[in-house]
Amino acid sequence: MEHSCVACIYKSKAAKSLNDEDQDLLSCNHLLVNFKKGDPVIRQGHYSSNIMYLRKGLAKIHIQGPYREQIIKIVKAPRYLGLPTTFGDKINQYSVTVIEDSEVCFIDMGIFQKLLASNKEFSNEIILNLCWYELDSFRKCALRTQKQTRGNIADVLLDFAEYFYQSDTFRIPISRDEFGTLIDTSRESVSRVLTEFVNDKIIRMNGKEIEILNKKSLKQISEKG
Amino acid sequence: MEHSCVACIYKSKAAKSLNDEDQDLLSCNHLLVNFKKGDPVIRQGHYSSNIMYLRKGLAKIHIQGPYREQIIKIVKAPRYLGLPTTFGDKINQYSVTVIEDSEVCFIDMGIFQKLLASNKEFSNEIILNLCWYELDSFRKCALRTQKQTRGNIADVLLDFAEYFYQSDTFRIPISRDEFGTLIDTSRESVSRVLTEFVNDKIIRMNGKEIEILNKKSLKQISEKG
DNA sequence: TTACATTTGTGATATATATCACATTAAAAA
DNA sequence: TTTTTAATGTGATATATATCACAAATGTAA
Repeated sequence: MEHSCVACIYKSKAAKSLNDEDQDLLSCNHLLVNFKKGDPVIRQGHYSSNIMYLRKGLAKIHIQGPYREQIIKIVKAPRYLGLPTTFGDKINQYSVTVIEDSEVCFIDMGIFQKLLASNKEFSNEIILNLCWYELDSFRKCALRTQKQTRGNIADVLLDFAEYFYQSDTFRIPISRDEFGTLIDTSRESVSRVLTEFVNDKIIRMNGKEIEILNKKSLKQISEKG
Repeated sequence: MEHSCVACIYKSKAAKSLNDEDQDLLSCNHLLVNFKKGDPVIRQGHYSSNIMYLRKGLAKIHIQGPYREQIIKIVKAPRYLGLPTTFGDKINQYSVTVIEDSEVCFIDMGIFQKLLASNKEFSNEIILNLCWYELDSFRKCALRTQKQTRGNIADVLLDFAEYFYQSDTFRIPISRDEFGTLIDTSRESVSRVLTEFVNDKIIRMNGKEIEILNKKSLKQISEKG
């Protein structure tokens, strides 16, 4: 399914910096694909020669650890996927799986590099993105390991409410088990803390449906523990 | 102290891709500074308008967490420092401190961006570096949290021996306390595990001096725990 | 050298949370 | 629908490791 980049409403900031001619080049060399919740976009260990652009939806970045699969982070559109992998090594070093119905553009790697080489603003924007990603990794790494489970769970809930869904009512797009691997804890502990939050009237919960009732408390828990 | 980049033996792969003219431009716009062990190169919260290039030595990247200062990782020359910070935000988002006498080139940010804009190979090399850094973060994040203390300590020792010093005899450049913040454990636990390794004849130890006696065991511990 | 501060080692104890076990519920398949 | 499979909740127990306390050693300044 070919698609005009010039007219795309989900265009990345990097793509906006391209002139119409280069955007047409991009249009002719990319493929827009619809993914259903649970579909893998990038598979660790597989070969890849594309840059992916998550233009709509939500995805998890996960990696095979020594014992279990671990979710590194959850990311939302708009965002490029697979930059580290495709540049450094054609073999994917991690997996990306969509956790909500999503739309992904597959961009030919050769074209992408051509655009990088011929367009300062584009390449500058991509570098900027990579820098943000690394900073984000640093912070996540430091925060997660210093907080205990309650604090980390509060963090994730706040992330969903304020960043991913921008609403105090939302449906958690991952299972308790995945929730656990995201914050390095067991699914049982996630359950226990969530019911604890319900008892403390901090959230209302019905399965995966969450409503945040007391954001102030949640923020306190996020900061203090 | 100005310095010729053309003749520099510590030149980065990115800098090597520049023609002599651009390398001279770099020569005229950078400052080579000697740092003593313990000296800060980048300070979290401070303003910065330079890209740093660690051309010789060893440094720790650390960040202020909610409770304590945490070492994200230890890096060795040759390596650029401060890319994420200086591009994304002029305020440093993390600290870098030299843990051995080191040499650092301070490169003017404007010049650096000019080189990025005018030189495909240079910018490609920098992008490649950023990609590696992020992959490294992903892996560290997954490995550290899934292993327990013995495994993480084995990992760090192996890192020193095989990557940083390339010798089975070396002097740990950080205190037990720092060692703890690097692998998210307490200084006491580091002490305990290290003496355990001595008792098991896996290492010989005299204060910060380490000799690895049984690398095979160490690798087993690294993998299994 | 002595005096003082910092780092390190090690035992005892407390505690957060992993793990196990099983019941319950929800989702998917037949 | 019924049957099967997967996800979730919750109590009991085990355990790795944090924390506390203090001694010993090492480094640093006077």
